[in-house]
Amino acid sequence: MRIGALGQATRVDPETIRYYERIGLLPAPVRRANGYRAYGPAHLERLAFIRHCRALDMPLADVQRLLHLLDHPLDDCQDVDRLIDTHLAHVQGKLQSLQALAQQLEQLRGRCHGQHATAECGILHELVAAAQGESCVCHGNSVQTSQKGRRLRGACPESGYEPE
Amino acid sequence: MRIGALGQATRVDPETIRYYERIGLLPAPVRRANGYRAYGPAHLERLAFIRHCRALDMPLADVQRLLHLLDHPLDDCQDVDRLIDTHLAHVQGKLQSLQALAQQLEQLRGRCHGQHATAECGILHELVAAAQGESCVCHGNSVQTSQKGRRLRGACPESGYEPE
DNA sequence: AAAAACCCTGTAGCCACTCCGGGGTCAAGA
DNA sequence: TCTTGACCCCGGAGTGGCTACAGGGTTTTT
Repeated sequence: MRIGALGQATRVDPETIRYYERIGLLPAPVRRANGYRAYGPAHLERLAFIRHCRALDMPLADVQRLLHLLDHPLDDCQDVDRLIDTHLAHVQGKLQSLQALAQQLEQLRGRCHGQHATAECGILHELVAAAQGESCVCHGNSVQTSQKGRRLRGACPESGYEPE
Repeated sequence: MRIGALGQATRVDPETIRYYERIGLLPAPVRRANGYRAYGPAHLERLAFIRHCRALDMPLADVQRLLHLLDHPLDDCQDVDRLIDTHLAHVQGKLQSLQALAQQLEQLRGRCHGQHATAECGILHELVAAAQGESCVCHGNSVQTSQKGRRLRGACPESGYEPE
């Protein structure tokens, strides 16, 4: 099968398939007389495996290692366990921070409803205040600037960007 | 203040500060006689704002837009609302898929405990089976390969990568 | 026969940094 | 005075995982 057919079967863009070949993830197939790549079922399976791992958000380096382990069935399986463990920990960490983030954003969103000028926008006010280190949940180790004001400078020329 | 002091105050790498200047996010400060950048409090505030937005995982393009709105306090605040809404939806979507992902990985992790050869590893078996489209939760629209076998080819030379 | 769809290679772009090389500047210590 | 080390400058390249060209050739369909 040609690259387009393989792409359709696995729902992978041919550009991506060539990319996988370039970085050594998918073995280079034989070529036909016209230079076209000719794939067999083994490529199809390997590519499907890669995409499944990617659907699990594994970095390609990890996929590479798993493929290597698949190719060497006598190796110790502990490597697989460790890899999955590490990846899982990574995902769980990301999940937690994303949950906190969503909460933050929802809170922020609640600050503004109506239509008015940005000068009165609760969201912008909150963002500026939080950046200036006042009582921000997500920003525990906060930055203390020299100003107590609630507005960023820059809007009026005389309060601009002069050195200290 | 010089770039190092600004970096310490905001916990931002000087390289990142220069990068923000290069892409037009932070105004270029005046220079001292020796060419060093000289920052004022306005830069400090603006940079803190940027970092707070980044801590909320906003793309720099969004931060740019918020800064623009801050600089134009009479603009309509609906733009801010829309921006936050869009970002929140994005984060919530990512959160959901990450939750599904963590569940998948936990399930996967449960497949293998002991130490044995990778040929018998439940995780690898599951990954290969799932890639081949058999009863995988995360992979609804699955790929059907031509083979029923549970192992990827490639380990033995005679079952390798021939074209179809 | 012409048009559309496919294939090839190589290169550049995306995001948000991060690192590197090769240099200049400046203050403190030996 | 010399040296060390910390800081600063700039431009360019690298990261991951693609995606999008540009500029050609081939195959299939109309």
